[in-house]
Order: sequence, then structure tokens, then C-alpha cells
Amino acid sequence: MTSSQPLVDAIGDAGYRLTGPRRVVAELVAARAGHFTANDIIEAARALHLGVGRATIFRALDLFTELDVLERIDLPSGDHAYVPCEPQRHHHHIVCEDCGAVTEVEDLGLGAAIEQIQRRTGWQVETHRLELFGRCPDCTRRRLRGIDVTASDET
Amino acid sequence: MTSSQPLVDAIGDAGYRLTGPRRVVAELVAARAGHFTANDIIEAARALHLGVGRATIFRALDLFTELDVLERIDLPSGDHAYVPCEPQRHHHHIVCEDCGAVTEVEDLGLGAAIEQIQRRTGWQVETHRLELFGRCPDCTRRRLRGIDVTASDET
DNA sequence: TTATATGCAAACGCTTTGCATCACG
DNA sequence: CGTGATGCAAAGCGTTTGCATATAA
Repeated sequence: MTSSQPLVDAIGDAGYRLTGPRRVVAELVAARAGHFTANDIIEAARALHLGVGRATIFRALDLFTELDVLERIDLPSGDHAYVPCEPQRHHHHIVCEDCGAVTEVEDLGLGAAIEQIQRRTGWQVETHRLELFGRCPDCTRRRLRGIDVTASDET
Repeated sequence: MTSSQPLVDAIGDAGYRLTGPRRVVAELVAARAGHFTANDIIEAARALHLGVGRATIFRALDLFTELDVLERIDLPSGDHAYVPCEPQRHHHHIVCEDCGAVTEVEDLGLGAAIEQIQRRTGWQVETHRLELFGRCPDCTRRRLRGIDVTASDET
């Protein structure tokens, strides 16, 4: 995601008001490369003196999530984060632990695995949540070359 | 889980002190049928006038989690909960949305799916988190018989 | 014009921490 | 005994809410 257009469009398409603050949040979200927390956006807004309040940012993020252009995920740390994503089809995310980049992956056999789980356990699976954490191709390469930006994920 | 023994044992085996408050938390956890929140335990402790402080309960739950006899999961709502679980082998949980029961499932082909994801995307997957939500056999049966405890998941 | 959205600040719920005291081993 | 564990209360976060005001449609 590079443009805030999809986010802005989603608001209009759903019949919500296209307000200044919402455009601002859409911009800030679009400017992110990968996942981000609500606080990232709040700080960015404050640093740029955009005059958008915390509450409004939370409300906008909620709205985007409801419109399926954003998804709320749980990091291994237990923290909540958001990732931009295409609406429509079912998918999951891989989050890069080095640079924070995110990519979407489709089902890839998970459906079959769940079928099997149901058959073997007698449980009915309604929803599932799969989150993958690892390294994007760039960061993998960087590691292999021994350049190693950061050992893990501290600032 | 019906006995607090495994929890208590885990403490001793790991060389931590087997204190009164920790035994209490172990009891309260063992008394739970499925998942529970830290708050559930805190309230239970208070209701029974067991004189165990909040902080101690959080510390005990952390300890159990560290010892792999408890696992912290994220509910679809985004809330944090704990589920009792066997240590050792890698596994996932299915949480019953009706009664809160939990069962463990082994890998079941997920490994292969991840292999494939890596091959197709070029990303390196380090860890993953899969949480399944649905209905246990009992609650499934109950629904089929039309007794229908709750229509969906409202109170 | 009028319902919707905003900003602020206060309230909230969950979790952690500082610190003096307590008790397991 | 001595160190690790506890309880309390206060602090810390992230997030939500009430309400008067501003604004998109």
C-alpha cells in the first residue's frame, strides 16, 4: 500500500462521511510499510501537528477494520497491531520480524488441514486465525549476507 | 485438567518455590473447564476470600505460561485468555464458542502448508500462531437436537 | 439543515511495578 | 537464615466514552 486512495474509497463506498480527519488517518496508514499500532498513528499525527485526536484515530482505525481494508492482528508479544489488506477473499498474513513488512498469503491447504481436524476430533470449526511471523525475502538475504541489520526487533 | 497436580509439579520441577499462593492459583486454574482470563481467577480468589493479591495471580499465571503448562491465547474479541495445556510437543487449540471448552490438536499438515507458503512467497516462517474457534462435540450435538443453548455468542 | 463526526478530557480495564514484609527451603 | 515470593497500592498503557462543538452532505 502506497496510496491512501483505497482507504478513502472504502469510506465513501460504504456511505460514511469523507472527513478531513479520516483522510489524515488514511494518509498516515498508507505511509506505513507494514504493520503498525494505533499508537504509531497517534504519534505520527501529533508529530506532524495534524490536530487529530486520539479518539478519532481509534475510531477511524475501527472503521477501516470494519470495512476490511485494515485487519487487526495480535503480535507474538500479545500487542495489537494493524495491517493493511485487500478486502474480499479469505487470507492470512506473514509479518517480518526484522523490518515489519507484511504480506498476504492465501489459504494454501489450511482448509484441508482443518477438515481433517474436524474429522479427527469431532469438533466443529467455525473460524480460525492464523498468523505467521518470520522474515521477508530482503531481510532473509540480508541475514545470509551477514549484514544483519538488527539481531531481533528492538528499536 | 481436573487436578492441580501437574501445575504444582511443574513449579517444583523447575526449581521454583512451592508457595501457598501458587498452590491456590493452581487450584483455581485446575477448577476451570476451558479457557479463562486472569480476571476470572482474580475474582474467584476474591469471592472465596483466599487473600491472594492481583499481582501475585498475574505473576503465577506468567510463571505457568513460562513453564508451558498454560498458554496465553487471543480470543476473536481481542481479549487475552489462558488455556491449560500439556507441555512438550507443538500443538494448537480449539476453543468452543458455546461452552468455552478447549482441546488440543496436533500439527495435522499445517507444517506442510507452511512449507508451501515459504516456497511460494520466498518468506522465511519462524513461528506461527493458529487458533481455532468453533463448537465442541457436545455443543454441536446440543445444537443439532434443537436445544440450542444460545443462538450465537451474545450473553 | 441536520445527522454524523470530532476533540478533549476523564474514565476504564488490564497489567506491571516499587517496596516493605513474609516464608519456603 | 537468606533469598525469593507476596501484598498492597499506585502507576502505566492502550482504549473507550460523554458531551459540547464543528462539519459533510
